[in-house]
Amino acid sequence: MPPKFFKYKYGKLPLPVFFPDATRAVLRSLDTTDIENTKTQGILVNTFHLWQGLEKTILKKFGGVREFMDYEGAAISDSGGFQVMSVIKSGQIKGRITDQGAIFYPSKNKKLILTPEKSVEFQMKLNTDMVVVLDDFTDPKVNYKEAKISVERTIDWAKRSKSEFEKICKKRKLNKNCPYILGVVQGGKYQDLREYCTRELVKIGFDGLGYGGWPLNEKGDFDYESAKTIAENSPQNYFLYGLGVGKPQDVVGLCKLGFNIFDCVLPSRDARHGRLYVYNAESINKIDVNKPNFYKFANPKRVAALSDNSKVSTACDCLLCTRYSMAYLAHLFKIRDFTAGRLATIHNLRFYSILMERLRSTIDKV
RNA sequence: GCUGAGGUGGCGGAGUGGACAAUCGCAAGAGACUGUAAAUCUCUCGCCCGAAAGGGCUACAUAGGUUCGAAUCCUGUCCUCAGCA
Repeated sequence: MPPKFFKYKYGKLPLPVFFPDATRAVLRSLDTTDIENTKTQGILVNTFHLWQGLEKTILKKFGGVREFMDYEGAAISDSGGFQVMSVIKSGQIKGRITDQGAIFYPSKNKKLILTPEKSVEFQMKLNTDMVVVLDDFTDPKVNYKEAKISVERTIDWAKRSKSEFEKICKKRKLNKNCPYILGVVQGGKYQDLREYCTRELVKIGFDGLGYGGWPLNEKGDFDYESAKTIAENSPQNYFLYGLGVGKPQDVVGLCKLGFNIFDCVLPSRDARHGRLYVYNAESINKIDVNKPNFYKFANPKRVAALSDNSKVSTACDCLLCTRYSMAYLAHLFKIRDFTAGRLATIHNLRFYSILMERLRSTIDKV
């Protein structure tokens, strides 16, 4: 009954899937060939970052981000809902939220209004396989009353998104070729709000629901309670998407609750920051993701790494691990060559694609 | 040999009588990173005690001196660099 595949433009993918973030139509430090070689199944691109520059020019010529990137994997577009938090609520860019939508002031003379309708419309232009509705991020610090406001707004925006989505699908006569549409559940730590939000979104009707908001509690531990609430109140045939999730153990944890789509910046960002994910196993087929400490970190920025002539991991078949030594990577980091970020990112992405391979074959479902 | 400039923490380089254990950068170490405005950010970085506030000790080539007080002023010594012989 739960979905078995994620259908995309060029085929279908077995679940669960992990999509690293190519926010601006590039997975930082990699080109499309590199992405393919990591056996990554798909990518996530972002509406907020792309819609200003690409809408009128490139997308018209190419017909979609994937065509623009010459990428034939799966692709999900995010709505820009997370930027409502990461950019406005954190004060990095001036902006405000109204019932109409999110208003951004990136510079003095520039004003951007991102409405649920615009977000859907642009995502349809991006021509991705899954469209995510614009949501109003519930700030984790917020009280019940404020959380409720963001939930109501999220539901309202979801309705508007859905009807815009249907309108465009109809207009373009997409029929069965409509992309998936994902609702996003807000409500912070308030379980009754999470449940309410989930149920209301299900009434509207989506192909799946995303675990929205910030998935960590005050202590920094993963909030599985909210994830359970969402999973328990969703129809069986729904995709369950851990938005921005996460650390390998968090992906495993959510997977056990039935979540089957993930995306996260961690593998790529951590790679550039000199943190490599390494399985505690001699070879790929000995990896056991059910063990508590199934992986560790390796740090090519430490001085000791410069004299480490061994491979980063024997449980990995990426370009870095099959060809180069830790010492060489450490050297590339030391001289700040971009190749360091590239090799490290390739490695971490392969770590995640292996993680998904292992999850598909070995997970103990709860 | 003469003349000039200078010797500061792992390195580069500020400071030129008190607010100096000494700005800043690099190197080094630790931490963070979860729907990416992050190849970024934070902290530590003479030694010892302390959770911290703070305290103690040793330091600005070296040996003396002047001064209430010196990395800063004076003298000797050693060394480095530049120019001239």
